[in-house]
Amino acid sequence: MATIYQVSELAGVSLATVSRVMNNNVRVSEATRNKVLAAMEQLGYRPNSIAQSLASNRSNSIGILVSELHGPFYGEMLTGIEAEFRAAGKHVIIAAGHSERVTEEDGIEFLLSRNCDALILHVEAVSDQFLIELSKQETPFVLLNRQVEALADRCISLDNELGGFLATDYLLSQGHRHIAYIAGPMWKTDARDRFRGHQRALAGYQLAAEDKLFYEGDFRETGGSKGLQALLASGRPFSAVVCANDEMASGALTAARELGYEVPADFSVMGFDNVNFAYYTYPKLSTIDYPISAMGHMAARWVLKQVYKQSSIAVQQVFDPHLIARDSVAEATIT
Amino acid sequence: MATIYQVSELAGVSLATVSRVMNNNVRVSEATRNKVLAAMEQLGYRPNSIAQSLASNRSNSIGILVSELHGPFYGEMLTGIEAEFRAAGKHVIIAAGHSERVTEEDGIEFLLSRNCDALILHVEAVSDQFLIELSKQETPFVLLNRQVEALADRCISLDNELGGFLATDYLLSQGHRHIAYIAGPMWKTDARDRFRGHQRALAGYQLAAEDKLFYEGDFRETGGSKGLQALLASGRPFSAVVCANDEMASGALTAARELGYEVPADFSVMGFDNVNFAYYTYPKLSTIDYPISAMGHMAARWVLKQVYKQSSIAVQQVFDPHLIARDSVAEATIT
DNA sequence: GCTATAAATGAAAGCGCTTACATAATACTA
DNA sequence: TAGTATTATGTAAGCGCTTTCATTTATAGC
Repeated sequence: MATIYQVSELAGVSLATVSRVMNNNVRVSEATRNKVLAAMEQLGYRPNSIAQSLASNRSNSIGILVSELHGPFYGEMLTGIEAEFRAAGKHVIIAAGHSERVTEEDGIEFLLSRNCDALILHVEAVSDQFLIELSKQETPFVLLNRQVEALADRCISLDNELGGFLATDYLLSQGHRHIAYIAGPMWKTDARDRFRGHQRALAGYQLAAEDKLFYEGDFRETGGSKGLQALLASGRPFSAVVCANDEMASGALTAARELGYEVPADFSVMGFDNVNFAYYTYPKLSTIDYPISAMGHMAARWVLKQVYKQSSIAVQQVFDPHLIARDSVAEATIT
Repeated sequence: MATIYQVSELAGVSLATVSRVMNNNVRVSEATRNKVLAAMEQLGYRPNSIAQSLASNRSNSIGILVSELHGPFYGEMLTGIEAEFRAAGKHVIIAAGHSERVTEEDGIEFLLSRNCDALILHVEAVSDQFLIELSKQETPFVLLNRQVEALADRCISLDNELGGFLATDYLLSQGHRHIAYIAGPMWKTDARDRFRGHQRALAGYQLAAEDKLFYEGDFRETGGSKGLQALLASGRPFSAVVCANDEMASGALTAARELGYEVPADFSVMGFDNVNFAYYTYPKLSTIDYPISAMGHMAARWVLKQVYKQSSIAVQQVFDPHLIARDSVAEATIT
């Protein structure tokens, strides 16, 4: 592989000049620039990004920590992030945190040791305190899908409370008054926020959430099916069930069918997230759209702006969910 | 950030010694090793991986090019790859090729310029010739899900022909004799291979594929729904349709429902890939399992073995698909 | 105890760039 | 046209490591 030195020799200029035309920031005369370009071309020169990084103290790489690499959710997110950085000539180093504290902390450490210029973190298990400590180190980071008061300026998040509200409010507007709720793990903020939105919507109709119509699931399919069974077993009648995410909603749909119920004739089901398969379920799932791809883009832009000083970029930090009405919700029949 | 130099000073040894304990390959006396370790600990030293790479001419990073980052398929693949490398302390740089020649070539160039030690390529649009040329450059690569004769030792692929055979053979064994086929884009090798398998299975029963029962789709949902409509419109009766992937199968399922048909009562549907949502469709899709996560692992291990010389690792290059029988296929009623 | 050998450590030269800083070339002013 | 301000280019000192080779120190053999 040709080095900058060979290029400089061929072009008959100094190392510095070659470097200058590469970074075309400083003025170089047209004549020499062309000579250098020609030499590069001729040698098939490709800059050594490692050497560039060492010398400039910039790795041009951004570390991404997501919970999982598979699953409908993270894929969308990564797509948004990669597209943005690729266009900017930066690259992305990816690690998975698996929603566990130790793995997440290790992942961050791993990314840090890779000299990333910045980190985009989608962490769930790590404590706020840990993140606050981390913010004191030199590597900047954005938090995706997490709200930490003290780090508000680096958070990009969805208004989960609003989403929760929208879901239940929609059901209420369709005449439902007995609404069951299958929550996510309540140690997760988003699970809690969504439930709060649910409560607020109920309150708007002078209603309150009932313990008997509440089940704490795990954000996974089985959580939804078990949840539905538990709800049904409680003996408390309901005409609709809102699930805190689409996986659980799908589980609920399957369980309903297996138990001989028909959705939405017997009861309605709402999901949350609008992941790709929500469209493949039967009936097609009514849900709340989570603009995760857009949020991924935005996280990348935050980095471009804050770290690479591309000041013209605008950054939006809080995103609003919105309702996607499909086939799993029907009007309540008179109770 | 502390450097190796400060560590060496604190420990009262030379740079070289510190470097040696870091790479703990050369003999260092217990006493000095402990002194150095203590000094590192005390300074919170973390090696600068960029400098290491420059000096050692190893970036410890592997470039991955996939068609998309989202979608059920690639996520699984990436998970397998990441897990393997993370455990080995290597990291992964990811780019998306979007199934287009130019983007794929750009992506490879991008990864190459990042000084990756090796590449894992899941490319579709790039020519065999391009890959053969690429193989002459110094950066080694594996091909995932692609079979190039001249590069056979670097290919990790699924026996698609066998998969195609399995799908149709299963239908035949269930008594179906009029089997329609919705293919992928026939310029893709896997689409062609799957179809060949279909033909071979038919031949086993003295049958042949009929033009009227063939539709070339695009591997996407709409391809499946349009395909089913076209097939139905052809007027040629069939009791089963095999789709070259699950997305199209799902599209076919939806179209069938919308047109008033019931699956599998009116006709059976087979998918291919066994992506996550195949489980969420209604009826649950019978399909062919594509062990993509295992193949991702294997690609990573190929790199570990060939590039990082971890000779103890065993590598499997061709994987066999197998049948997943769920609910979308029923026995043929007497015709 | 003295030499031959092996083991542990140090000195120093890069790896391929960036970037002050110094210098040379050119343009502008009066 | 000398004097100054600009602009273009070159020189060389790192960036933080690895690694070869030389040197020192310990170990063993007789």
